[in-house]
Amino acid sequence: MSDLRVRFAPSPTGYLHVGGARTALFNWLYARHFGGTFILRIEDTDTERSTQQSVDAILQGMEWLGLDWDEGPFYQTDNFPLYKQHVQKLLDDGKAYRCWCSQEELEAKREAAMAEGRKPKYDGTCRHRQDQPLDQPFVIRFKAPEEGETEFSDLIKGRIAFPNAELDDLIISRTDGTPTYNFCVVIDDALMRISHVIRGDDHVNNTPRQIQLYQALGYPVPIFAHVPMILGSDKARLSKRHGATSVIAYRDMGYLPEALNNYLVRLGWSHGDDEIFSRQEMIEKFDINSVGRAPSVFNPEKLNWLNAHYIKQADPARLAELLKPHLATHGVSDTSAADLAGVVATLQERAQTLEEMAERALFYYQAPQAYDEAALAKFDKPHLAAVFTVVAAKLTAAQPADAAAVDALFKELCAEHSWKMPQVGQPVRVALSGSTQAPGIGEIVMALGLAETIARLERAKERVA
RNA sequence: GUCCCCAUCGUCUAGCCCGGCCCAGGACACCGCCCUUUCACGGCGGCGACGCCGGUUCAAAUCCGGCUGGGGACGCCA
Repeated sequence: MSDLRVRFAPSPTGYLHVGGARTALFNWLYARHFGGTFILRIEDTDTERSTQQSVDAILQGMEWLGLDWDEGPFYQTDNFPLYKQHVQKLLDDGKAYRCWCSQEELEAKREAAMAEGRKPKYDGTCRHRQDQPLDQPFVIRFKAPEEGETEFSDLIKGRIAFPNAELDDLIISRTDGTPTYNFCVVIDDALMRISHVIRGDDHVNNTPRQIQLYQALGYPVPIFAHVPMILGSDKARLSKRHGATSVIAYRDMGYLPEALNNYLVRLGWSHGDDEIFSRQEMIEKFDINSVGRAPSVFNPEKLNWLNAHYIKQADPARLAELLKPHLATHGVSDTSAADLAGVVATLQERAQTLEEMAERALFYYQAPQAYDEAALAKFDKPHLAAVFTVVAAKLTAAQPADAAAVDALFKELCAEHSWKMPQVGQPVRVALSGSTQAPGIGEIVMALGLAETIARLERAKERVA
């Protein structure tokens, strides 16, 4: 195993969304590609908003996508003593100071600065304060360098530099003594010996502050790679109003994990003109240098296409298991009437999601209550009755063993009665499924079984009589 | 407002680093045709982009500058 160590560090304040999932995937792929270590760390220092429920949801999402971690999950709340030691160290070294400015004061100063067109940064009031009223509430700020610039070479974006004058003295410890995000990440990444920090674009601005912290603490600075954001169709940051953003929601809508992974890996990353990647191919081909610098728009249509592709490829037995909950929501909990894997096989080329497949599979388990009257109206009643009678008789006599045999029977019977295929195909299809949109008749007959097929033909015959 | 980042078909993208092979390739979506017992699958074809303006060069999607547009950050959130 190499020294390469990466991490995915979500905050448990909600579900695992597709943006986070992609970040996790890129980290995972990078680690697997180089034989490194993938670490999962829960950033729960915001004790107000963090919930166990969110932790569970995130873990569930990761597991569903198959993003297994080598170490963790670690919780930052378990490291509070560690952070305190480091805060103290900075205080002792004169690299941090206590600040008694109230939130209201700061808020007012920010607004004033914005109004005047200045950057709303902390003005350093307490930086040189002499009295230390320790009985009054205070926060601890990092004493950031005021001149020069902080730069780094981003694996995706190249060189990025910030004038230090743009950065202010950030709070590293709150009034209640808990450490803040920017401080914790640095301590954790340093102590966990994270070599590459692959994270969302929205952290670019935090990077120079974190670099200054690494330097102040005497820790080596990791290599950064900032992945551009995922946007919604209106080019605004992807959010709920663009549709589902939760990974688990996609599972529940009937998407396969391999489809979501494949979609996500191609969002912002490419390998020539390749579109389909197996898990193994992703690992082999993934390369951080090929990640684009521009943000990308989430396109559900393409996800549908990939999902349809993987549904076609999937093992019917596996799909059958995954389909059950979807059938259940449509009132079908007993699937013993027709072989479910067989049913699935007839629908694999016709469904983009498992939910859609379930809807299309319903007729196998619920004999049609109504028929497509418009389709039936194209034929006169004697013809329909004749077709149903002849087909039922033929099926009974021949006992076909597979779909091809059934189809052969139909050709035979057309010849015998000088009917055109559509004249018998459509009525039978409607009799069996209720609709004209259905799998091939041979496939339906085999999945339904001869007895049920004939029963449905009889029922249809009574209806048209 | 300030700072940071970004800019090829509607969307995801190849090409850009190492200018000419690009009057720009692939994929999704859309349209048409074919296949066909329906619906699909599949096959074939079509529509469709280098944001704008300058510069460098024999030659620019590719290099440089400006503009415009978009995104992000500016929290005792992460």
